[in-house]
Amino acid sequence: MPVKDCKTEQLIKDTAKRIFITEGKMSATTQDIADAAGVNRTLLHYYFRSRDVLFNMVFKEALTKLRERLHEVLGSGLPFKMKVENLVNVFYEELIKSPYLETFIALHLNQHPDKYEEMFTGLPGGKERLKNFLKEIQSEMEKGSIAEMKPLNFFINLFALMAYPFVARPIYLKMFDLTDQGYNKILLERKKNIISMLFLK
Amino acid sequence: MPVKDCKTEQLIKDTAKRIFITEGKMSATTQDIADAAGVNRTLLHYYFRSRDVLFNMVFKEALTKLRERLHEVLGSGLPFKMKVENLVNVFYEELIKSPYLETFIALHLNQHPDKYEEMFTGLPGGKERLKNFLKEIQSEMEKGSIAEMKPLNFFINLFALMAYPFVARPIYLKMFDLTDQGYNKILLERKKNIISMLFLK
DNA sequence: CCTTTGTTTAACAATTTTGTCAAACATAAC
DNA sequence: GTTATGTTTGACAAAATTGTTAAACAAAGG
Repeated sequence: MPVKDCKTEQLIKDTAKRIFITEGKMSATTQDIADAAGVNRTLLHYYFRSRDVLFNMVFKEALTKLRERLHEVLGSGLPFKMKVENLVNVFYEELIKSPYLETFIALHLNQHPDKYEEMFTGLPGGKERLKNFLKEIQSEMEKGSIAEMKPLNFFINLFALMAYPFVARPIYLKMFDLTDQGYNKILLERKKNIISMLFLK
Repeated sequence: MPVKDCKTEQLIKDTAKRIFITEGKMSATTQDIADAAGVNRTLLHYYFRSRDVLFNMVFKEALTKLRERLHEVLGSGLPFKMKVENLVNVFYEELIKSPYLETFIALHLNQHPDKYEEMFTGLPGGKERLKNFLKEIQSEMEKGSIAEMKPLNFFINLFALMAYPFVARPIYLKMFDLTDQGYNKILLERKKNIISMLFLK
């Protein structure tokens, strides 16, 4: 008897991931995905039963991975500034692979408000690490290394500065006649920029 | 003979606008829109011929309005900091009505790279005002009122800090157990925060 | 070679979404 | 009231998308 061969299954999943969250084509059809993977569309149903199942699997896996990586950084016990620098590095690594993941999440949470409960409560201690990070932010303000504001605003600023440029790429390419390479260079330069925006030095 | 009565036409367009770019439901069907507007679906075709025409009309109108308002602020001749403050006010006003407009634009530019040429070259003098704004940013850096960086990065930071929190709202609601009202309050507080992030004072 | 198990395919069915049409309807002008 | 013009409706057709099935195929084990 032949051994299970999950090459094709994995190929389909990877392709779906690429189309949905790397290229941002969230309404790609099963045919689009099958074509991109170079397989018969029926295989998609054979391995995943329905488009919906595949879609949610891709969504869930990407979100879970991102959350785990951020969770780890938050719990790393490093000094605050290094922790933030790590956060930027890790988030950047994920954003390069999945620039549309956050948009994806936001739009879906918006349209299925209650559907994705477990994904946010999934990691034990997740909320605690978040709260703890907000406390660290608070105490850094008291130390004077970052500007005074609501800790949540510091948090939002951090993620805004990281995530937005990845999503808005097509706009800036058009607006300033940039090339993809030129924009990538700017994105990388921004890493330092983000830190210096957030810290008073 | 009866006079043309564009009430229904306008109702459909307004409803589509709300669903597409206020609520972010970009793949709403003609039936969804007709239901939300409380009219027969056929009317949508009667007035707009196809879903695609309606979709593009909504998209184009919202983008045109936003661009015109920003264009006006950029050309206002105000001192730099006041200009940026006005930009924040104007952009906020538009974002409150159309929080998903930028996502909408980014995703569509991404998927139809060449389709929306005129929309970006539309306003005469648009590119000039942009370039001029970048020069103003440059000269502010030399004056020392803002931190040193590539002017484009200052520009991206400004829009990141403004736009991202509107799109990411559903994420933060879940993540920090906030209410809509609570989040709105934070968004408003951010206006000042954004300015103080950008300026060295 | 035959069987078993898993893979792949094409043909088909079901569903969803979009688009069309002709007839009913409303109202203002005559 | 009749006519003309624009509006609204339901029934229908067309297209796109998803899902199912049975049969062909491939490879490993007996």
